[in-house]
Amino acid sequence: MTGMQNKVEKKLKEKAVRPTAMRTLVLKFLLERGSAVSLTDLEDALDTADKSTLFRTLKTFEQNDLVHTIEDGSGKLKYALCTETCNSDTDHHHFHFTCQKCGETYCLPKQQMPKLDLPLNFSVLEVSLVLKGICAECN
Amino acid sequence: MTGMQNKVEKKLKEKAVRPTAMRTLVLKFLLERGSAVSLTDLEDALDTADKSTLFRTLKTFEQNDLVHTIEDGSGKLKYALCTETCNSDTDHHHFHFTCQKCGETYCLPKQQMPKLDLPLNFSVLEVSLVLKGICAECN
DNA sequence: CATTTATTTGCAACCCGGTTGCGCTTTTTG
DNA sequence: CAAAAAGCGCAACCGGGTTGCAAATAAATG
Repeated sequence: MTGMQNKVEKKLKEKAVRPTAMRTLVLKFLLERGSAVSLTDLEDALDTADKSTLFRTLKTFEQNDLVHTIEDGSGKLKYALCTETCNSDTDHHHFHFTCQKCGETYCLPKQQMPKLDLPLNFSVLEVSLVLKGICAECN
Repeated sequence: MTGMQNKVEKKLKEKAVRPTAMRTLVLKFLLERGSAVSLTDLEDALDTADKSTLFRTLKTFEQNDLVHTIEDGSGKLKYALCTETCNSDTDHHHFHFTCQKCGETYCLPKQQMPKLDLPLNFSVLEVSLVLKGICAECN
């Protein structure tokens, strides 16, 4: 019963997600990891759990705004924790960074969406911005 | 031997792609369509052609800067013609718009990339921006 | 408590977009 | 014209994602 455990279970209850053993495990992994994870990442890390269970766990987290999804061009959908500095759950602006060397994907801190030229009568509801380059670790 | 045919074959030769019947067909379709197409779109439209052939045709086009790829979140990779107003082939800024109603994906005209806050020691080599909303047609 | 009911999990199978090996056909080259 | 190269179609495969179903676990009810 570590502090980590408590933090994890508190976070789950906060979002009205029943804290099963599986979910605690997955959320703990997400917290420790700090970057976005794919379903495959989870499968590899938590090899006791079944793929479908992990899949449904992530879906549950997503529905309850614990995580949001990112398409970073890797071909795998990634999931990242929603934090205070990430505005993905509130408005619909998604800013992410993918390192082309290590493959890690990070949420970028909340920031103003720059204005863009758009054809007439196009209306924007959502913005997804992925920066690709080299992260601090790999630089 | 229409004007269209000539235009298509000229475009192919311009990029040093041998103008086979198949490639002419595909390029013609891309030109007429005006928006980005997926492999499945092509399969449906040109049902005489085999999937693998279409796939390899698109790859060839991509390698020779006739088209560029877009991940618009539809789960299918899309291909769009490189034009003068699209800067995807020259620099590495990709601006696209996906209509959430009709599913069409369009290249947005070349424009200045806005400055963004980035963590220390992160360097950006490529930018991919996808706006999602409703297009003029659907509005 | 004991039992009914709902939720969660694991397994297997499936779907679909993308990709490859290979043999046949067509085109290019010498 | 023959040899070599390029293009094409078919079938099969791969991997990420998804679903149906039955067993296990947890919650609710009498």
